[in-house]
Amino acid sequence: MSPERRAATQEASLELLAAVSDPVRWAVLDRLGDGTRCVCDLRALVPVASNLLSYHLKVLRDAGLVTTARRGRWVDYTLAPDAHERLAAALPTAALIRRAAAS
Amino acid sequence: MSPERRAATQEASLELLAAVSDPVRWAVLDRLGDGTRCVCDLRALVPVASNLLSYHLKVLRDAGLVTTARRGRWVDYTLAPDAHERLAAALPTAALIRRAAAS
DNA sequence: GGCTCACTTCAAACCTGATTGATTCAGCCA
DNA sequence: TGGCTGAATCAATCAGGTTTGAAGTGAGCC
Repeated sequence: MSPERRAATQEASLELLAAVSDPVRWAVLDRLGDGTRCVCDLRALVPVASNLLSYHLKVLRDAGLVTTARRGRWVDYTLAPDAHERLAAALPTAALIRRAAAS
Repeated sequence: MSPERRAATQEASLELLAAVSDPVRWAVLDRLGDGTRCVCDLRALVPVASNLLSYHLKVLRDAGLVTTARRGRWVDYTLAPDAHERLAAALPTAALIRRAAAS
């Protein structure tokens, strides 16, 4: 792998991993694994100030790990379909697994 | 899942994820995927001050993601055999995958 | 022994990201 | 329209992990 490509892979991976290595965001993703939730529900499941929750939801949105849909005055958050796949691929040990699978 | 068990899972997971969501440590693990390396080699592959590298290696040691062996005046670092498995299980989306596999 | 090399540990400075409080926006209902 | 609620944004503060420079350890060489 070229140094440039390795660096690009690393940068993208770290962005994803940074998104999930926070207690609030980890909990949100964990809960979204059970299905779509509106912010009001998440607020009950993840007990933090709502503005703080909103901040972390934005980080997850920016990382492409969740999608949103407005429903009246509420906003529903859903886990992105490829969230786990992308996260697993972002692990620094992922290349090792790919090589093992190929052989 | 009980709230207590969920919290315990989260804490252990975050410890692991925090260990890999750092540029230096990500790069080290990535390189160790190619095989065992002494610190001197890692220093060439991951261009940071040696005391800083040593600090990050200690974090990886404490997380149980790497093992060490002294060879004369050198110290060899090796990726732990279960590193990828443990990291993948630490992702907040891992429970989702386990449920999907069970069905 | 004294010396160098490879690596580690320590304490302090630094800096990015999390948190807070206030404000703003968007939709609903009277 | 005005008031209310759910949600997002903004600027400022705070905290914890990263980084730095210096000192320390342990193994080999002369």
